[in-house]
Amino acid sequence: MTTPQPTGWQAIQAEVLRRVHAREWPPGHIIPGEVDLAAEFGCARATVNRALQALADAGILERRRKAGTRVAMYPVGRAVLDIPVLRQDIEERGHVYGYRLLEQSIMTPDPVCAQKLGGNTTALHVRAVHLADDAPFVLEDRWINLKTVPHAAEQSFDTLSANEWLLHTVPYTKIDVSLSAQAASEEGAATLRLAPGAPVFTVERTTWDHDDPVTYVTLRYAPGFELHTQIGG
Amino acid sequence: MTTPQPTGWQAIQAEVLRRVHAREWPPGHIIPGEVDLAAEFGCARATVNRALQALADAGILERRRKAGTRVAMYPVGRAVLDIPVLRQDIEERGHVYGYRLLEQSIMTPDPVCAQKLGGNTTALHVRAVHLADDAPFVLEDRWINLKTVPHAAEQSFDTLSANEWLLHTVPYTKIDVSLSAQAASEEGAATLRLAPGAPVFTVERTTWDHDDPVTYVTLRYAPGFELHTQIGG
DNA sequence: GTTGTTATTATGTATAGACATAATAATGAA
DNA sequence: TTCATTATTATGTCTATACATAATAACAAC
Repeated sequence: MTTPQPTGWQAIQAEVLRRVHAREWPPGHIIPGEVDLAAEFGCARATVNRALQALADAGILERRRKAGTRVAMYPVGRAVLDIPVLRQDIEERGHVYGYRLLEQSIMTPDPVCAQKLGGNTTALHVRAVHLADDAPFVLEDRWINLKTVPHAAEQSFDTLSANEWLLHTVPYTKIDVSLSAQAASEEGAATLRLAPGAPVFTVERTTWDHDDPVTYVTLRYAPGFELHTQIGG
Repeated sequence: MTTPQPTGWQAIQAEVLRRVHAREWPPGHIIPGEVDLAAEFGCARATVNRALQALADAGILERRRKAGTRVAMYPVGRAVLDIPVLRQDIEERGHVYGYRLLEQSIMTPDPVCAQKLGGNTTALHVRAVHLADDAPFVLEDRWINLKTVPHAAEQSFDTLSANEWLLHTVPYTKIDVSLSAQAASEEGAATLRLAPGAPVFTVERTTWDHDDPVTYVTLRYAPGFELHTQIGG
């Protein structure tokens, strides 16, 4: 046996998953109730509940009170996309992490950023490169809301990245993430060492602490970058 | 009260989350054991367990037997990326869905695809466009492994997209997803109505049924496309 | 000091039983 | 027929208790 057989609620989860995958319970099918399954598997209802709950969290099943549990119509998937700290990300890829601050200044953000930061405010603008084995990996362009994080103004980000400083200093409750493909600007192209107009994988994040915008950051990845993830498995 | 106060285990989750966000329990901090928390909150240990478990699933907490529960060093985030069926995606954006088959033929895949499909095999090659309000939205380039899905050869994908047919017909257990920014090829540019070399948001997926490769698909999105998601909130 | 063995302990999981809740189905009144 | 009311029912959740398990800590032997 290469992988140990799961036991307990995970065994139930595996069996239910098998029936779904084997189309014994096709998409849209209403599966037996918890009591029936508990009887079949010879366990308590709570154990079945745990298993089905987990599958519902994963988007495989849809559960509604009274209506019962059904196999999701489009059991497509819910990819869990881990967004690690850049340093960690680079080191996990087996490279030496490097960091270089390009610019740090207090200024009035342009209208687009101002809107992301929630109206008129002064902001700290930080631009930096994250290096993998001395090659530019990510270009970070960040605005920090000084109304929400006033003490960021006294901080210098020449050795410690704003990324990590914020993470360990400023509370947040919500992050909006947006992924896109964009054409490299003149300036960005130079920093990332590629041709202007070249495709750049871009991640934009807006971070909030409840209703207060904390920071708005654009990460531009070096060419060849791919974000991998998995559904199921 | 705009949002109803959570009760039960969700209330506990909320309170723990508050302490984490408020830095009462900073990253790396070991929080009290389940028995202590249960005593503090006046509930059963199982209820605390449910709450902490959920937070551990979300990547906020790290739990290890005997060692206890600690706040994650990098409470970064785990974005849940829903990958819907294209039709559904387009309709949810408020557009009229359209579909046009470009090509369907049985052929030997090129080396790259052959590798993704697990060695030498014949494959069904399907190319199609998915339209939003008659404008090209996604270019689908798909290879279906005929060794795993032989009856795909008799299927015609001129009205029903391979996407939906596969989803409702062929079982799968695992999907590898890769997101990247790529330059538009001559041909792809023409179909998506953009300049060659323009940045194209690209999603590559390989689908498996256990160890059998089912299909390998490349989705090229029209310019301006953004994939949104949220952490926390 | 190092290694191997044995508590100790916090989480992991299972149990039966109970009540809550939401949504459907059945029933009755207008 | 149509609408409002009231069962009914499957899931949601909590409780208390018990045992399993993994990892640390304490201790013993070498």
